[in-house]
Amino acid sequence: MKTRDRILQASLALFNEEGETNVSTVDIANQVDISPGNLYYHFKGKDALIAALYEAFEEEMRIVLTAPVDTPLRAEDNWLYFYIVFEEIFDFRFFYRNLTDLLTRYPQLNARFQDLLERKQATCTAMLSNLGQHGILDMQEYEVEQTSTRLTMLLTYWLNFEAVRHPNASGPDIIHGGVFHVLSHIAPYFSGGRQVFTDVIATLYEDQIADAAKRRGR
Amino acid sequence: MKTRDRILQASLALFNEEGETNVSTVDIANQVDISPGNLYYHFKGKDALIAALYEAFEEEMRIVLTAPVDTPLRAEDNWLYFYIVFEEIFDFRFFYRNLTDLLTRYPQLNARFQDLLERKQATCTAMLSNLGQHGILDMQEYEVEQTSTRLTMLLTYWLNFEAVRHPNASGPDIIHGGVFHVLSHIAPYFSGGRQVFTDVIATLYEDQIADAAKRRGR
DNA sequence: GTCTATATAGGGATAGAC
DNA sequence: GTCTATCCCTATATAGAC
Repeated sequence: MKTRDRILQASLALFNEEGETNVSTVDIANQVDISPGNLYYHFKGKDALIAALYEAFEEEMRIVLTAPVDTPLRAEDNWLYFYIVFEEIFDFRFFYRNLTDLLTRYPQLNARFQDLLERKQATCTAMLSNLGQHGILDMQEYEVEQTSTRLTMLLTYWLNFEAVRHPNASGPDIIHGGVFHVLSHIAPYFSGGRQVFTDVIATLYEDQIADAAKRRGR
Repeated sequence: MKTRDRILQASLALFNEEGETNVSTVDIANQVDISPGNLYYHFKGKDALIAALYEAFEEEMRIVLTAPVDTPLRAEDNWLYFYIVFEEIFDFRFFYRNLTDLLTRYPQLNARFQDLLERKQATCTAMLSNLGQHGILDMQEYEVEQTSTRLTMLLTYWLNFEAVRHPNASGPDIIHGGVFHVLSHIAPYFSGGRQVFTDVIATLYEDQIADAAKRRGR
């Protein structure tokens, strides 16, 4: 692998693990087993490094978020879709770990991150509206709007919240909990009543059990 | 005012404004118009300063959070109560601004902050249960539990979320939005249907208009 | 209690040889 | 592309005079 890519990979891992502020350029160089000087040959500084990582993150999120706005998902795929979004965020979770500070220290990211939040919310709105049109949910338009805002917040801060409450929880468990709360949040709006919520949750648990088995099998 | 208190006051203001990591001991000393050495006479270091501020915060929160668990509020007071909690958090918002990092840098706070989160959630649970017993809400026990978790998250991260989305919004506006979303979140569970939610919101707006008038009057 | 002066450490960043 | 050596700056923290 090219040095540049090894730097990116190592920084991402370290940032996610320790938090961006707690990782120095020397730490990264050590991890990649190159000299600090060499690191500065590939990236003009920490700013450039962060910027490159953000490019990668934004690109992936853009693709993920656009899909269901253009072509609505099948109803049963909506829940699985939230796993994908959470996993994407998890892979770049250092951006979210200290979001406010990070955005003040790298102000170029500010506008772009705000745009990303809006995309997230637009995607939630599109999904809920679509589920409403198919008679799966019973929501007024203003309820869709308000709920989307809160779902966006859940997507943005759930990992942080769980990191504080359960510092030793595993990534997959936290993500599963996030999806669970997305569903639990919109449960009262299911046209079919509580049974629908229970059924969907049961399916999710089956999926997770299958996933866990697959992981053990590896 | 005693120097020690002026230091505490100035640090809190600076931390809230700029973020704890972006404020040095020299900045604080300048603000209080004393020498850095003098600051270290009153506080052994930044840790001691943070610890003292946390004491003050925890004490106030403890009082606020205990009240409605011991003696249930009148139904109509529940919504105003959330203003109080949000305002308390707002006054010490630097703790929440980069919570994850702050807790890793000051690990003594970890256990205590987790405890605080549990108290918050217990208070939410007590309120929702109480409203259920009075027939105002129609919630199953497991719904109370799940909703409390999300309300706790809303209380914890709403200020951050809004700081990212609307960097120039005023404190009172953000707090008002937070209370609005608390209500909007439990709206589908109102026994009296949507009209109740609309009525409560209308009352909140009246209160806010009165508040704004009061502020202008000062 | 308060000041001035200073020690110490760490992180970001560059110069120049190889 | 990569390394070594080094500089600069900032922040925390201490020593000792007043």
